Amino acid sequence: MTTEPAEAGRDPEAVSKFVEGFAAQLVEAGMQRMPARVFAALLASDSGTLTSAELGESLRVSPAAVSGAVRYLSQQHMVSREREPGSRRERYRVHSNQWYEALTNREAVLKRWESALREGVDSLGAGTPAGRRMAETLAFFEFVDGEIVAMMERWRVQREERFGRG
Amino acid sequence: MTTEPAEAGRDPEAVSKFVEGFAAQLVEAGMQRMPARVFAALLASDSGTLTSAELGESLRVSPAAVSGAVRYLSQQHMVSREREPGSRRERYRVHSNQWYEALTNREAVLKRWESALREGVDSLGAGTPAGRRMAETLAFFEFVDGEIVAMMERWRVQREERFGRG
DNA sequence: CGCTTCCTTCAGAAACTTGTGAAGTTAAGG
DNA sequence: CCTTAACTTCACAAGTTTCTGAAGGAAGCG
Repeated sequence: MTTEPAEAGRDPEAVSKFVEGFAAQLVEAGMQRMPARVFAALLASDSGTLTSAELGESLRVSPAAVSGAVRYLSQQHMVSREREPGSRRERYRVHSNQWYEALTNREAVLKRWESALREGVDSLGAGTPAGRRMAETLAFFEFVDGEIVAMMERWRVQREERFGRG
Repeated sequence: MTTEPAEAGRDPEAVSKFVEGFAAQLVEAGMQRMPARVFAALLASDSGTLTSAELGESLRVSPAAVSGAVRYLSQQHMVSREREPGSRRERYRVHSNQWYEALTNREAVLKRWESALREGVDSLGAGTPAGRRMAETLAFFEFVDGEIVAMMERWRVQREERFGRG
């Protein structure tokens, strides 16, 4: 029995197929390639954690690439980093329920759109046709902001019923 | 009185400042630069329509660039194209209320994610930890699908109260 | 306290994107 | 039916992005 790489006993081909396929979807939705692949690999791991070395090996990329991808993902709160006690190894973890909450936390993006639209309404004039169009768009985004919060609360209830506290 | 370019009487600097600023936000959210600029220009126009030539002139880009950007935007249902009767000119229009509905029609994106996740659950096994994590994520997206539909219905009601039938 | 392992940073090569000019296509109008 | 205006397509040049190898830095372990 050798030192198994945690994810032993699974068909590496099937895993890789999923990883690349899901990553491709994320890329199409606007995510950079390497963060997408790293994230998909974590999502597909049984433990939900992988070390830098494991990621580099299974994705066939340099430690530098892993480092950059992980920095991005943790800024987006899609993964967290933890140091294994008594080791130089770092583990990266996807919290199954937290990652998609991060997805809906595009709030910062919405806020910036809103602020740009507010400036537009002001500088073009609230009474002009263009100003009114922007004001309506702005109102929509403000509406969405609130709805998302409520939606996530409903989801948390439903999730607990169906999946338990995770 | 010359042939005014429809958008006369506005401070072109203020308009341009908004256009570039809003476009920059769209770019940061993942949209390509030129579609973002074209779209912002339409949003900032009083009539909500501009011709290819007007777009090229105000954004200082070639007809080719306008053509490409508009193709993308109409694929995304963010603008519609209409031919001026008895003219070779094409007009591009942003329907103020339809464009952000298109935004929420990222449904196609969600559906592809769901399908990739379903494959993941199947190929890794619904009983494995990774499979369960994917199943939960999948359930979340399915939940979101439904919520978005309901949310847009609530918005339409509220919109009519506040802005009329547009 | 120095060795070693692992991660990070950085400069640069390679690959991909983006926008242009030029040629091509479509359709109005004589 | 020919001319001409307007949009589109295409090949390529310029500009970005992305990943790598190499050098640098932090932290366990003897």
